[in-house]
Amino acid sequence: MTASSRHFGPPPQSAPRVRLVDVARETGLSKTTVSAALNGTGRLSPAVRAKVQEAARRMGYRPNATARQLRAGRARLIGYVIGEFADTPWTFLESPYFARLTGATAATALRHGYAVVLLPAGSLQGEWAELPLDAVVVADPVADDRVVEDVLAARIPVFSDRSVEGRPGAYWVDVDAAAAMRTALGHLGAEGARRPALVLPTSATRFHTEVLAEYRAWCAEHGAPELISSAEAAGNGPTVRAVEAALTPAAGPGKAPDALLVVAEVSPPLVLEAARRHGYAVPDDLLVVCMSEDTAALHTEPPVTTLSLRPEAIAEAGTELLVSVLEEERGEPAGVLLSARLDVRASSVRPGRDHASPQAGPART
Amino acid sequence: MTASSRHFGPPPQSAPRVRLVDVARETGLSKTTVSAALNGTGRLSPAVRAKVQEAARRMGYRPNATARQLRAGRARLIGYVIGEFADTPWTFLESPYFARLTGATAATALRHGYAVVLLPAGSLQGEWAELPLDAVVVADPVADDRVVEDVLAARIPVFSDRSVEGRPGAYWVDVDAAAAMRTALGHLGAEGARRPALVLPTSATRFHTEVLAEYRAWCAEHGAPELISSAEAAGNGPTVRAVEAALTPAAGPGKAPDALLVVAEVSPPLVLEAARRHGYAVPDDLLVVCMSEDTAALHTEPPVTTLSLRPEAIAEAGTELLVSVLEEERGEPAGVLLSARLDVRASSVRPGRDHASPQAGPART
DNA sequence: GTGAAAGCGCTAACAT
DNA sequence: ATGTTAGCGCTTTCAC
Repeated sequence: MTASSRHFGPPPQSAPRVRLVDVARETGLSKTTVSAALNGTGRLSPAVRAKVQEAARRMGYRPNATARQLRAGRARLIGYVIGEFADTPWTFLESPYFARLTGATAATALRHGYAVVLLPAGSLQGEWAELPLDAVVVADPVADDRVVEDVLAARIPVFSDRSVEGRPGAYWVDVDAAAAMRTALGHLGAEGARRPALVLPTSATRFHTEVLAEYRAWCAEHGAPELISSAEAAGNGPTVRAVEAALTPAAGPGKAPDALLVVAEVSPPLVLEAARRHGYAVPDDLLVVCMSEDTAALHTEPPVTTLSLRPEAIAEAGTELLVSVLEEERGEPAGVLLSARLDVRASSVRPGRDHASPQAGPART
Repeated sequence: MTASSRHFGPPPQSAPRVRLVDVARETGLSKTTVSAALNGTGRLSPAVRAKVQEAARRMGYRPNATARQLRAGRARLIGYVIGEFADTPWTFLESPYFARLTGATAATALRHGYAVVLLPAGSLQGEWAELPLDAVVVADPVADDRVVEDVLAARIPVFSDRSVEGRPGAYWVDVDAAAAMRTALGHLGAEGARRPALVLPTSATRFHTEVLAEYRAWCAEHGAPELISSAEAAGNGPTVRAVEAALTPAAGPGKAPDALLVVAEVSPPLVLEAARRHGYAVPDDLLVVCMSEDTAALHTEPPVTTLSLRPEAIAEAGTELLVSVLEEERGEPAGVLLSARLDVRASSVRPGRDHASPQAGPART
C-alpha cells in the first residue's frame, strides 16, 4: 500500500438530530401545526407559519427523509442495472454510450423527484434487496435476462428494451436497430460501397441480434458478400483486433472490403489508425462508419461518421414513461420506439462526388 | 418526435404487498416470532423457523426496506457528486477517470452494504434534501466548494479530497499531485526532454493547482522555459486545440517543445494525431505523456505513456474510510494520501537509448 | 386556526 | 420458546 495515513480526526459528530417534535416544543405548538407550516399545507395564520419556519431554520431542523418515505409508501428510488457485462460488472460506465445513458437517466429522474442508484451489471436479488426501489431500469438486457426475472419476481416494475415486451409489469423503450442499419448501409451503398464489412461484438443483446440479421438481409438483397468480424469481448483491444481481422481478408486482392461498419464500442480514432496501418486510405479506399457516442470522432482527420443511438433521448423517454407509470397516470403506452441518427462526416464520403450532406447532425463539442 | 407509441399495457399491478403481519396471521404466530425467524435472531425452534421461512417464501413476502431503515436509524445510502463541471452537470461520466471512480465507488460501497445515488455535478440542497443520505462523496471539489458547504451545513459527513482537510465532519482521500508531476517530469527529463510543454485545463481543482505549481518549480529548477497551454473547457475539442496551441509556438525553430505532458482528459489517440498533423514524429521529435485512464492509449502506434491517478484505489480507500467512520469505528485517520502511477510506453521513450522500462505498469485490456 | 391520536412496517425490550 | 408492547419520525384525518 502506497497510502500514508495522516492526522486523526474528531470523533463523528453525534449531536442528536433535531426532530419535528423538537421544533414543536420550542415554538409551543403541536407537531401537526409545525408540519403544516413547514409543508405549506393546512390552514394556518401567516404569522404562525412564519414563526415556525424561522424556528426550524434557526434550530437547523431537517425532516427525516426515511420517515417521510415510510409515510408516503414509496421511496422515490430507482435502481439502474445493465444486463450485459455480467462478468465485468462496472465497465459499462467506460462506454460513452452507457455513460451518457446513465447520466441522462439520473438527470431526468431527478427532475421528476426520483433518485437513481447504481447497481452492478448482472446483479441479482441480494444486491438490492435492502433498497426500497420503486422501479428498476435494466439497460440492454440479454435474452431471457436473469436480472429482469428477479426484479419482476420481486414485483417491482421493470423498464427495459423491447425484449421484455408483453410481460406484465414490464415496460420498454428501444431504438429501431433494423432501421438504423438500413440507414447506415444505405448511406454506404449510396457512396459506392459494394463490399461493406461489419464488425460487431459477440452479444446476446436484442440490438446486436437485429443488427446482424439486418446486415445479412442487406447483403442478400444487394448481392454483397457477408464480411463479418466479431469481437470476442468488449473494450478497445478486442474490437481493434476485430477491425484488423476485417481488414485482412483471407482471399487476395479484390476481396478486400471497401467500407467498414463498426457496431461495437471502440474509440473511433483507433479504427482510423488501424485502417491506415493496414494500408487503407480513408475515405478513398475505405469508407468508415462507427456506431459510437464518442466525441473523439469529431476531432480526427478525417472526422468519423457515426451512428448515434441517442442515449439521452432513450433515457428521457424511458424515464418519463417510468414516472408516468409510477404516478399511476393510466393509459400510458407500454413501449416507445426511437430511431437512431446517422451523423455523416468525411470518413464515409467518397471524395470527388457531389453531396448535399443529407443527414449531417449538428456538431458537438 | 420520432418516437412511435405502441400497444397499451396493463394497469400497474396493484396487489397489496405482503407484510410481516400477513405472514404472522397466516402462520398463526406473532410478528416478533416471524421477524426473528426471518432474520435469524432470537431463540426459536428450528421447526418454527423453517415453517415461517416456507410460508414467507410461498406468500412472496418481501420486507419493506423503508420501514427497516426507519427502525435502524440509517438508510445506508451515499450521495455522490462531482464538485467541478457545475455548468455541465452530467458530463463527468464521459471522462474515463470519473467513470472508473464512480464505478469503483459504487462497487466498494455495495460490498459494504451501502448504495450510491448519482447526483449532478454542483448540485445543491434541493436536489438531495429528500434523500436519506448517510454521507456524501464530493469528488474533485473546487476551492471553497459550495457543494461541500451545503452538505456540511446539513450535518452530513463529507468525503472529499485534501482541500477539506481539518474541517469537522469532513474526511479526505487524495492523490499526491506534486509527486505525480515529479515522476512524470523526471521521466521526461531522463529521456532527454529539455523543453516539456504542459497542457492543462482552466480549473479551480486542488489537483490542477498543485500540478501547475509543481511544473513551474520543475522548470525553475531545470532552467527550462514555462510552456503552458490551457484548455478553456473540458472535452476533446478544447483540449485538442490546447495541444495544438502548445505545438505551435509563437517563436521560430528551436523554440518548439520537445515533450508534451497533457494533464487534461483527452483521447490519447487524438493527441498523437494532432502531433503528427503538426509535423512531429512521436517519440522521435516529441515525447508524449497523457494523464489519462483511457485504455485507447494502449492500442495506438506507438502506445501512449499515461499517468494514472488510480481511480479504483482512490475510490476504495475513500469508501472504506467512509464505512469505518459511519460504523463508528473510532481511531480512523481523517485522510489518506495515494500516489499516482506512471505507465511508461513507447510514446515517451527516446529511440536508441537503453531502457529498463523502470515503472512500466501491467498491460490492461 | 390548532391539537390529539392513529398509523406507515418493522425490530427489540421486556414480559410470560 | 413465543407474545405484548413501544416506538423509529413523520403526515393526516378528525375533533375541537
